[in-house]
Amino acid sequence: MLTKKAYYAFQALTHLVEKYNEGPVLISEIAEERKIPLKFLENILLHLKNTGILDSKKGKGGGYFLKNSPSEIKIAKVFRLIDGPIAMLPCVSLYFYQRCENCNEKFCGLHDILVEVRDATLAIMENRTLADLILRDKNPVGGLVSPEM
Amino acid sequence: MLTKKAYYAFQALTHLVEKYNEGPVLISEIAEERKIPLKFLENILLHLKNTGILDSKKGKGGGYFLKNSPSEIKIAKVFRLIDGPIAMLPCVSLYFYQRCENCNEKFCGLHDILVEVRDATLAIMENRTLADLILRDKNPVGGLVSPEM
DNA sequence: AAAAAGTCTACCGGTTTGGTAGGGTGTTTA
DNA sequence: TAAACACCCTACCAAACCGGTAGACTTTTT
Repeated sequence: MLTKKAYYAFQALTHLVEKYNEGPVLISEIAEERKIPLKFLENILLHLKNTGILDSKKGKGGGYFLKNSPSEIKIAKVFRLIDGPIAMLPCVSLYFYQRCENCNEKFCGLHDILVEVRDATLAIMENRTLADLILRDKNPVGGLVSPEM
Repeated sequence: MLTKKAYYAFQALTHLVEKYNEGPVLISEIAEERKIPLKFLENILLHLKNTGILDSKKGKGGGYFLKNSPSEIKIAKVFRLIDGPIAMLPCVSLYFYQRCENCNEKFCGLHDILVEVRDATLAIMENRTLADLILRDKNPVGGLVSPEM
């Protein structure tokens, strides 16, 4: 499960994507609109800044904003920055790999299954970006093609 | 990430699958061979018994054993019994669903992505069973078909 | 200089995790 | 029938993590 920290991070990023190119956004605005505890959000945004996702401006007219285009930041990256490994065991992780002491990966059935899970998860998370977080109508009244038919 | 409890559970189950139809297996045997703290393992096996995966026999010649055939127990089930939800957010979970307060699922991009992740994960975990945990040779010297070619 | 707004350090209570201790209970066998 | 065997049950515990708070500090703008 995602931690609340990661959940809040994604909410805040969603907000910043919606306001992309509208200049810096106040922490307090995000906190209020997304119902995130202010001081907790401060930590999160600062962390996202220190890891290169966000940038900020102090003083009047300041706030936080995305450093790069939303479509350049993969969901997987954000996830790893906040919550760490995506894989379900260290011996299956690409970015946080650690050998497991008690089992031989070559003959561990669990290892196999969790590698599959990891790959299936990454196939999605590495191909979605912050741009995919924002509102799109999921049930358009008319279809895309031949809406009258 | 899996908790240690779940990891140990899968190790113990793997052991019991290997000894399936050889009668009850001692907790102490599993603990020793799989290097799992004995008293911790007791808890885990008892839990797996109480939830219907395992059965046990007391007294001399006793021990734990699988209640049903290994191929009848899905990996997803064991996972849920020990670690709970497979989904990454409560609002995306099938077995542990909870509405999220701050966002409208219909217009939440994160929700969409995590539903995809859930489905991809379940496609694997619901189609693998305890039988898939045991040793198979992953790199046979000869192929399955026309090994000489 | 004052106000605005992010930055930094520190702390803290509650829950979960990963165990440990020790006696209780049911079964088998000598 | 009693000893040995092996699981069962309750309770406890330390460390880590999670979610959040407090408050002073720095930088920027007006």
